[in-house]
Amino acid sequence: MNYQLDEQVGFVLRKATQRHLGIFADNIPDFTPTQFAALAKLCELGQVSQNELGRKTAMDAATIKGVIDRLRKRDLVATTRDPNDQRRLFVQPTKEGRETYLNFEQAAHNITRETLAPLDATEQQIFVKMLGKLV
Amino acid sequence: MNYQLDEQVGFVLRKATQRHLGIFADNIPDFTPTQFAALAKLCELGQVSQNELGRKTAMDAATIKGVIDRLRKRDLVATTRDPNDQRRLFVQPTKEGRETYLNFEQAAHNITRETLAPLDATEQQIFVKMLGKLV
DNA sequence: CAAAATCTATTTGTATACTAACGAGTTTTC
DNA sequence: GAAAACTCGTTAGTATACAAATAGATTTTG
Repeated sequence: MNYQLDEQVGFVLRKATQRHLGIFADNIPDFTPTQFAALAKLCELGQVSQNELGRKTAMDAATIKGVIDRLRKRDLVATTRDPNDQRRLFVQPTKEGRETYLNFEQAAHNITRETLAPLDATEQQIFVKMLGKLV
Repeated sequence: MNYQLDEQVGFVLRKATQRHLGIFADNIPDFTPTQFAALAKLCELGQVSQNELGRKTAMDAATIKGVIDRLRKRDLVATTRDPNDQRRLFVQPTKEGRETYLNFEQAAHNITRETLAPLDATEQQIFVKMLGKLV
């Protein structure tokens, strides 16, 4: 059998994520990765319902709710009811939200670069491609 | 600039982890990955202090404490004071803990296999090797 | 059209994870 | 040998994540 924890994908995946989270926090201390993902996606889309934003950022309904709550508390996003569907809550970035996002866009690129830095250019391409298959 | 969330390593990494967590839950519903990691490492080492176990399983002191608390509540691990160092808390697997671990060892292997299934044998080797570099 | 099914957001509960601060015990250093 | 530095475990606080349950609103179906 010989189960070696340190060789299991899940374990290494978790450690790689931890390292990435550290790099993220160093480059963008103002946001968590999920918060930044939500804001970035929102700036890209302009206006979406809360749940749909969750789907596009890989967060379930309960998670995206908390994230939007925190971003709204900082006036980076605003919410309005969909007049055509009383269930839906539209979310939009505020002017401040858009500005803040743009201020960190370069830093976000650096995070990706730094995370992949241990691999050379060719390896990076292969790795990201393979990782994409595991989703 | 053109920041595409879906192309950032961190985001894909998170989605890959989510998929893996789902596979884990399907195969071993009795444990979370961290709980199983702690139990597995403990069965491998026999006896270690709580904090050292945390280091070997990539959990900080606060996290490993909660994990050990939950495993102890289920009588899968036991703790004793180190007589030579009053600060240290030794942790050992109980008989039941060892048995439970062995019962799931095969399932744990299956989790790794299933997680990597989208890649062929050669790709799997390369991927795990590259992932290891990102830690 | 009415019942069933679906979708929306919310709430509650559990489990990571990290930071920061703490008290108590142990080593190191001068 | 006393002060400084470090280590150990704990606690409190914040932020993901997911499951399950709920309440309303909307769509689909028979």
